[in-house]
Amino acid sequence: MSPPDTRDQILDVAEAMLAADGFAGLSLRRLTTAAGVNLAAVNYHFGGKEELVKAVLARRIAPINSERLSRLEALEALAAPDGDEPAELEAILRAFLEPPLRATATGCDPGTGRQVCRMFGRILVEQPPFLRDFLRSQFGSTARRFVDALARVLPREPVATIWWRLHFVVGAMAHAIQNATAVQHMSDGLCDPDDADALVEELVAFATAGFLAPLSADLGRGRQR
Amino acid sequence: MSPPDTRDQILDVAEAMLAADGFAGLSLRRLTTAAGVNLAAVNYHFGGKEELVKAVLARRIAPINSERLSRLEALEALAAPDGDEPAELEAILRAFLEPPLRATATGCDPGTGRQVCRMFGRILVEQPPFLRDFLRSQFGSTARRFVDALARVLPREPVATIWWRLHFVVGAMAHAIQNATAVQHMSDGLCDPDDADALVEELVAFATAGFLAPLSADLGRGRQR
DNA sequence: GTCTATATCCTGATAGAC
DNA sequence: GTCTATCAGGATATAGAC
Repeated sequence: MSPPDTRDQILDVAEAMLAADGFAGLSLRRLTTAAGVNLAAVNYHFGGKEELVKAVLARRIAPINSERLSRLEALEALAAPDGDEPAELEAILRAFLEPPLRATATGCDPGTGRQVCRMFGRILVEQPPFLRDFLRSQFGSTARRFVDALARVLPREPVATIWWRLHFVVGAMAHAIQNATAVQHMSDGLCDPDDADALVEELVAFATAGFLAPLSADLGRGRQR
Repeated sequence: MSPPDTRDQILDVAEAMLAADGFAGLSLRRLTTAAGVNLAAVNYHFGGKEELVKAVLARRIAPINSERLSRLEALEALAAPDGDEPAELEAILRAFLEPPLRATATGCDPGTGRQVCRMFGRILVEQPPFLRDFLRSQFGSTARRFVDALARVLPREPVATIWWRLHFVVGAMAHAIQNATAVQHMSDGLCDPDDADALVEELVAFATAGFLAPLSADLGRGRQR
């Protein structure tokens, strides 16, 4: 409605700087200078650096998680009791991965979407201590919801294995976003870090197959797949 | 040979602090105080904070990579031309993952090994800009060597896919090490972050299956596996 | 080689005028 | 709400005595 006020201006620039430099590299001086606002404005509007970062994150996490959950609910409403398990597994993982990888739910343009991606990559891997409880409160219930759905499709897997594997997927996603240029460099340009479609497909395929791995207890006794 | 001199003392304490707080959280003041050495000693022995960190990393990376490569060479010497592909794939991934996850090659006790793990988790996910070239020079040739081996076992996969998947595996490994307590918490204690054996097995199984995923080009045209 | 003392800079936060 | 000016503290790095 209103033109970008000081508060939104701070949030936007903070998001860009978090994406580029992470929390440790975010300086309120650089931030306020780049945003064209006064240094004291951050403390006035947010109360401090940590609260500012929480506000930046909360603005993006909420729509991503609600899109994840609405996709998951749509899947579960359609799923036949004897449906194709690998296909449903893939759909669940896609519901989990696509919203953050595309940041489509945030309603921002593609450029901003990539920036939101990189910000989450930084934050997820840095995990500053003061954000631990915040991140758990923001992601915990969604993660639990997806673990339940995955456990339903993979009834033979121990729940601990489901948790580990979802954790692996999150790590793969965060690392792929965060260090995309490293892949590009090491692969001599074969991997294009700006091709979000390719990354989504590669990651969904990898994650789906990973979740279908034989039970660890069966390792060494031959594979059944 | 000689008792731990100032230089080694600094390296040991720096390693512990990097594992706990990452590069941004490493203060030379805290470091030298805890190590019982003078603040100026860091600059005298290493030339600065960044060079100190490189020395800490290089001390551990070299043995890990040489163990990775010697395991890989042993595998390739034994591999039959028509060997069991999934089994060999798993062995290659195990050669890649076990040395850093156990830090066995460093010849240190288990406690130190876990610390080395956590340090690499931090550094791999933080990737401070000044370390980019250093990390590439340390890990690049080993990664290329493993990509070659993986491409031989998976001749139908595009090389770009191999690179993406190895990248996913590194991300999963780093995130699992770094945020192990988060898994433990969210899974209500089902996942034990201190059980290195369990983590290795979970990760190797997941990675092996992920690498065996159908070609992304075949997705949507039904699965062949 | 090791130490003290300090230089130089940057950080987040705040007091108080407007 | 927004500004200036400043505080108090931490950072790395270094000069120079021993």
